[in-house]
Amino acid sequence: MTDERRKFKRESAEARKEALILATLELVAENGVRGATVRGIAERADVTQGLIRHYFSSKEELITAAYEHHMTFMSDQTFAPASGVQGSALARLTAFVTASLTPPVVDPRAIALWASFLNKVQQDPQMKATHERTYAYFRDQLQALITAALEEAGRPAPPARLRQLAIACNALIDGLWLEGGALPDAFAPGELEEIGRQSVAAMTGLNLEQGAETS
Amino acid sequence: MTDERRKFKRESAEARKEALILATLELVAENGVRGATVRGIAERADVTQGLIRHYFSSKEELITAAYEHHMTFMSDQTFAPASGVQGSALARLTAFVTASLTPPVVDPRAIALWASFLNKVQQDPQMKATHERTYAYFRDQLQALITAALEEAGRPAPPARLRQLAIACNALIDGLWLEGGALPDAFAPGELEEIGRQSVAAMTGLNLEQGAETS
DNA sequence: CGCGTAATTATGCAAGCGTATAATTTCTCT
DNA sequence: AGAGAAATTATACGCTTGCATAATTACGCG
Repeated sequence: MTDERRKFKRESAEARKEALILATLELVAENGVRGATVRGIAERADVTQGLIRHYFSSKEELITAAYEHHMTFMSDQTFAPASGVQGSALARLTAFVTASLTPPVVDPRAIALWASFLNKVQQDPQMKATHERTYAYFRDQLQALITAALEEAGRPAPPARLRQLAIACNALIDGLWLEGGALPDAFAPGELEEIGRQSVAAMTGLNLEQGAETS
Repeated sequence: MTDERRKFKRESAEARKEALILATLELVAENGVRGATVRGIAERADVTQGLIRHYFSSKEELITAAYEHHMTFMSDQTFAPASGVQGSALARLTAFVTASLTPPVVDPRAIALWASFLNKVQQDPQMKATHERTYAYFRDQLQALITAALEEAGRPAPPARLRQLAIACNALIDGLWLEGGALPDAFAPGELEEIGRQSVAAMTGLNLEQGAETS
């Protein structure tokens, strides 16, 4: 009954990679990119560190894969609800704002990941490209929704004005997202979304109402 | 002409501490807290690493001091312009919004520092206290300015409404601050402040105009 | 059922980390 | 000018890190 060699079970490459990526995201959120050590990740994923090198040629590659995974998840969670709405452009805009300010998009862990990755995103070209693509997509979608909703209301606006509105609404959503994630207990349930809808309404002159969902 | 012992000049404790803190902030902004190594900081401050231990009992203490220094700087830069305005509450609110969206408050390095420190801020009680104090002060000042400006305009609002307005305006400023710092070339000079003033105006119903400064 | 292959573990290495402490230099004071 | 004290440098230690490679185990396939 002394120290025996560790038992293990074989898993598919996809399952192992995903487990390693999820463990990586946990540790990056907790301790930053440099604090997420290969040994720590292996322990969290319940394997030994050597296995990481078997699936990822370096820690750098694992970090990049984890970032990509996270950004895809965030993007999906943000856009899925609005794309399910069949009604007016206004309803789609409302759903978009609401989804951006509701869990799991609003989440302390998402904020921590955003902050932890920022340095690396600005230095690594591949991560920078992923970031800018996701960000531009978000803002373009928002601007398109605002444009459509204004036209729908019979109040079209010139491109310069639409650009400013999109920047402002984007900033508002980002700021509320940040506050909600950083201080989860500072807001009552639904308060964040309500403030978001009211503020976007005030800035655009549109009337965003809740619960305009259609399946 | 071989390796001689390094020449040096004595400096005052305050000067050395400040130099070490500034070097620390540089490296933290570039590489994160864990990436800011004692050796790297010493090199950046043009001293040897042993000197750091002479002024700070640990790296932890140096990091904390650097964070405190940075937060004080940011707070000063944000509040100084508005406190110099003698005119109406509306003018002070305008100056406050403008200062929050102008360099050196809006700065890529400030964003990087904010992100780099976030993890440690959430774990270290002392840094957490510093952060929450600064943040609460910012939001309280903003809410007070909005309240005063609304009363001044003969349009007082109930506390719940004032709270929502402060949260929304705070989020907008945070978001614009983030975008301006993360994408410095995406905005024309003065554009960020203009969007900020217009959006706060739309949300509050007040008319924020530029250039209402009084010395 | 046993054999081969690939998944997984185990071990080791060189570099960098924060910290501790001894050796030396600079400056002030008389 | 010279001595004492403090600032600064130099060196070393133990630990952790990412990465490499050898040793073993699990499992599909004949």
